[in-house]
Amino acid sequence: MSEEKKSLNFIEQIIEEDLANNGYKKEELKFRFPPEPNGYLHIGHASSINLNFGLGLKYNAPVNLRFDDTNPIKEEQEFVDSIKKDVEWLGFKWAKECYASDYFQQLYDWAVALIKNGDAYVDSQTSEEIATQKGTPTKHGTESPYRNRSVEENLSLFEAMKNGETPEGAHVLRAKIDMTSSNMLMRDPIMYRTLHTAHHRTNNDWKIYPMYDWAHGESDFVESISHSFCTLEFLPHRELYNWFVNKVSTPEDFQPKQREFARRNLSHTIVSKRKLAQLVEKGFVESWDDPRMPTISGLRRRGYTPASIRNFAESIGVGKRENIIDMSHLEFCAREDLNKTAQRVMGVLDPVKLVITNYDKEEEWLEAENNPEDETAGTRQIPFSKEIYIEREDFKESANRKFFRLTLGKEVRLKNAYIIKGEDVVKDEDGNILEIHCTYDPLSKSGSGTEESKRKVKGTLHWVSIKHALKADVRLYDRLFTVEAPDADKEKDYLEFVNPNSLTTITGYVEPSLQTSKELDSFQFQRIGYFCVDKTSTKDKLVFNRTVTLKDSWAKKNN
RNA sequence: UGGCCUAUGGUGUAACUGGCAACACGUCUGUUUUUGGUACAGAAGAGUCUAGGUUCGAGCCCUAGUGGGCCAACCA
Repeated sequence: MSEEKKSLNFIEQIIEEDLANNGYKKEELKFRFPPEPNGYLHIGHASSINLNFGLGLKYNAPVNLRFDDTNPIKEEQEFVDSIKKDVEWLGFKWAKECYASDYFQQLYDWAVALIKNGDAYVDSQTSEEIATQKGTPTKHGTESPYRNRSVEENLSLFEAMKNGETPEGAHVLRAKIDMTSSNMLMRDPIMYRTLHTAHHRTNNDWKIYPMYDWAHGESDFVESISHSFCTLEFLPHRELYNWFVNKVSTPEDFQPKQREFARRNLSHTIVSKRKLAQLVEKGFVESWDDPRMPTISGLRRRGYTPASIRNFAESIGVGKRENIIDMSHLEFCAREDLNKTAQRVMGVLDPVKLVITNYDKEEEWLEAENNPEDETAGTRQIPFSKEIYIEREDFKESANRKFFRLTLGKEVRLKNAYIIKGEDVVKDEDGNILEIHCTYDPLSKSGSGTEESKRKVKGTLHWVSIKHALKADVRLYDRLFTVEAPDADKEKDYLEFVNPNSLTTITGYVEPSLQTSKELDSFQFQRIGYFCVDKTSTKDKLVFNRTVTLKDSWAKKNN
């Protein structure tokens, strides 16, 4: 085995550099994945999860799962639960389950210290006044008239805020930094606001809640996180992050370090919690775990496997530039994994009846391979009889030799069964095909080893015995949006690009072995695609979701 | 009227300063095949946003320009 030299991404390079030249010890490495519990995780988060937990695996370092729960208005326990489920399902283990709310008291104590040092003050203006004074990116801000209140006054006001003695919106605690900074976040950012709202974990203990910037870096500091990775839009926050950490630590303390990477965008969909929530609320999809959603739960229900999502995240890497990853790459990852693991079965989605006129037996059971890619997968028995369904598009009365399927007068193989020959076709008065009549070669049985069975025929069709077949609801999914970047249009709202045909439900016929299939089982319907058993599926009413079609170079060439 | 980030085939990432810019997806050929799948073999496709500069030598460094992105929530 030659040692494959894999190049490092820029995040790994930062860590290697810290290890080699900045005095970091390997044992000091520690990461975290910090979701806000205000929605479901999506494919973009999968990248971040893979990055942080992947780093943990690579450096054998702990990774905390930390909920950034500083805004009680938006956050709920339901989301905490779904996030934990999704991270676990993806196959990762966190070292500690943490909450920013665990540090509310510590944060409060530090805030009091900042006030005492003259680094923070209570502002009693309206949010509009504060916003106006903040200036714009191109214009300096101006100082608040409350900026130089005495320490005593600040302390008593802050105490009153904490005790809920002041109304919401009356006061905020601000850091005293620099209203002329070119970085707007440094223009006396708000550290606390008054909110008389119950929190999903601290209930009514607190009447004031810390803002993101004040809570995040300090949480990293408390947990001794070495590297705090976030997306690029937080880059300007870095200066504030460092300012706050410096205020509560000494130079000897181990300081967490924030670095930023570009969030990943997927073509033909959106990765924004707010917009995904709208799709649910406005009924464009049924739920957060609708198989069309790019949420982890949606992808799971669609049939994506943890490995396929991890491979996807790993293969697209991390970078710092704007990007739109093509959906075909995600689909490739699904096929790649499912090809090795999904059991092959036969199902007919658009049936046409085929009668084998010279077949006299009542029925017979044939052996079928479960997965040619996996020798340990074994075989199963499938029923065959005189009347079967085949795919409507697999028959043409006559066609050129490019058509490898059934035509009149030509032979074709029925997968795992016999070679048949098209003889006749029965139509209604409108010319629609009602039945196809064929004859079969009794000596051509698959696997029998006879000369006849080894005969070369131009095509192989999948089929299902009519009297044994199970009816099933099959949901065919297409891209959720008709354009590559639905939220990139400055004129049009992304909702205008929702694909009206993203879901088609049909009734298909599948082989009886599927009777015992369970939720989340994945199958390859041979020659069609990968399908996953939906959570609504029952023994009496099977429901399958199409994960992705098989690659089809013939169909592609023909359209 | 500012600050910061960014710019490599269609897409996403690589490239120790110096052999004709690599890998994956996608596209196209062909071989095998009881899945027009898989596997295998191969091809096309960028000369690294532009202009200068440093250097014997630059995709990598510097400067300017241009394009894209981010920053004015008591959101994260």
